[in-house]
Amino acid sequence: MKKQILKILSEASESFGHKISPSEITLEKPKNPNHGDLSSNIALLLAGKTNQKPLDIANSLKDNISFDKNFVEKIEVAPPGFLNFTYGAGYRAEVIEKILSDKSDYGRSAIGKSKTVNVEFVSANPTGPLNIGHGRNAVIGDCVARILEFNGFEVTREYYFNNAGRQMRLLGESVRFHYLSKLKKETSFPEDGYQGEYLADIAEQLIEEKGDSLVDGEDVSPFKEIAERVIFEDIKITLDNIGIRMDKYFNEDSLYKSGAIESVLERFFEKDLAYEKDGAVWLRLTKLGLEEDRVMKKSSGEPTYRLPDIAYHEDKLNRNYDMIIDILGADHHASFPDVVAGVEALGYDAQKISVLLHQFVTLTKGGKKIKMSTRKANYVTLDELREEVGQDVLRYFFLMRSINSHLNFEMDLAKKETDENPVYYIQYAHARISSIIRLAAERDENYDQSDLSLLNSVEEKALITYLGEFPEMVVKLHLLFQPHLLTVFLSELAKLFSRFYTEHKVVSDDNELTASRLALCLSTAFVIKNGLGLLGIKAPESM
RNA sequence: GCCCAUGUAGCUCAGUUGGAUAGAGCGCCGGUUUCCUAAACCGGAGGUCGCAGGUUCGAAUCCUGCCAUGGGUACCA
Repeated sequence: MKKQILKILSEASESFGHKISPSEITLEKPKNPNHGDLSSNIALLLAGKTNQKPLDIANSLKDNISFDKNFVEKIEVAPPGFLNFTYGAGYRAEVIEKILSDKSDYGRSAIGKSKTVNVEFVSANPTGPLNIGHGRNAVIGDCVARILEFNGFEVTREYYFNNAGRQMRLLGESVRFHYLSKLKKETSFPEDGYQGEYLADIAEQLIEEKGDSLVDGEDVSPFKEIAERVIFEDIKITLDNIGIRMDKYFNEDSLYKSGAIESVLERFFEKDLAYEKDGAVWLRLTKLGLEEDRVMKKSSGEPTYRLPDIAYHEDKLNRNYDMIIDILGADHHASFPDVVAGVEALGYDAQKISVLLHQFVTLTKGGKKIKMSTRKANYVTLDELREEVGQDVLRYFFLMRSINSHLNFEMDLAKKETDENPVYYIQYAHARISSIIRLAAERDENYDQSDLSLLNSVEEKALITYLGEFPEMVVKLHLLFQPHLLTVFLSELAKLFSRFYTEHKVVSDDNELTASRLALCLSTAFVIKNGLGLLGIKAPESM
């Protein structure tokens, strides 16, 4: 419908000597319902080019275009020169018919057909349980993946981790500390070691498995290995509990084993992009347009994150994805330009890589911030949070704000099991529809005859028009990667349905009207369910 | 110092990438139920869109400068 109007407007603009292409014209839903269903600024654009009054141009355009009255009921001109279109009953009937025939596929697009995407998210090293910051990352990543799948892309969900290096060694040493102190041996807590009770539990488990056989060993590996194993199992369970399954876990270590790291280093030397200084190996980023050179390999011989990150992204690029998406917290914002520059220098198209940065999360209770620190013991884990509010609320709350904004997770609101909680408000609308449909099924009436033009009240028109906007929303989501737009869309949809429900009785003695309203209810349920599905949230049949 | 994000109602936040009278939820005040789930609906009060300039028919939105907050600016990841 929108496309048709744009095309006709564009053609009509030619008579003013300036053809305006459909992509230049804005045709959007006006805020004020008195301004119709769609509003265009084309006359204002033409006025700028032709020196004619926008109102005159608008009037002239209005007289020169025509539409099927059943689809565009009326066209109005409003100062300073807007053209306002109002949908007809035929358009609305089409929306409902489309939803009822597409069902769970309503809104699906084929934009990504036969294209592949890799979405990398979470990627926390196995040094401890996932915290709420990882939670936001995880839920955003999964939601982006779902959005892409709904747009036809084939998606790989990938988790990148590092089980070598300083942090893991510290973790092992911290476990060893607990192990030794539980066995009453003399020991001291390592500097910068990891706190947290889970490490004591791991030490306990190690004693059960191996007794005191590790007391005299110099090697920290056994401690590291068990810690990694136990923590990783725990992480996978945590993710599973919030509806997230990874397709691939990529171990940084494999890049060393395959020689990929060495190969990257060699090529940088060949291109004169690497050099040695102070015993370390530097990447000549200044030659790549960045401000400072950075260390790739420390004087100790250990690489910094840059080298494996570049090798890792090269690996992903070599896997021939059409798109590569990294979901990262704001604290990583300084690191990815190095990686992108490095990969580009190796001859790859870095345009394929998009980095979605999200801001931090604060947890508030009774209006007060709960302070958190990963290394210290006083943090709330993702698991604990989920146990308290449930999977659906957790996911919704992590998604309800723009990824560019700090997220304030309000525990008090999240724990409310009433309609004040936006998640329940939306789910309730769905449950209520299910209930209506059950009632209709119980009555032994024949609801086959439906005349959708009977749905002509203010509430019904608004609801149907909104349902018709869902496919556009889905496409927009995959372009903007802003899941919160969908949470806003769904709560508005639930609101429109509730208004309709309050004003109109669905199941009545009038069989034809009942049939039409049931069709509307069913359509609404499909859109809510499909939308919630993209967020990874259930659409219950009763509450 | 420099880089990124943010600053909109008492609180938490939207604002469709420049449009018409700036919105929602919570909180506050008032109203609605013989009826399919009241876990609902309606109305009201509440605003210098951080500040100051600029761009144009038109700015919360774009540009410049300043202020504030968070993050980054490692031979940590």
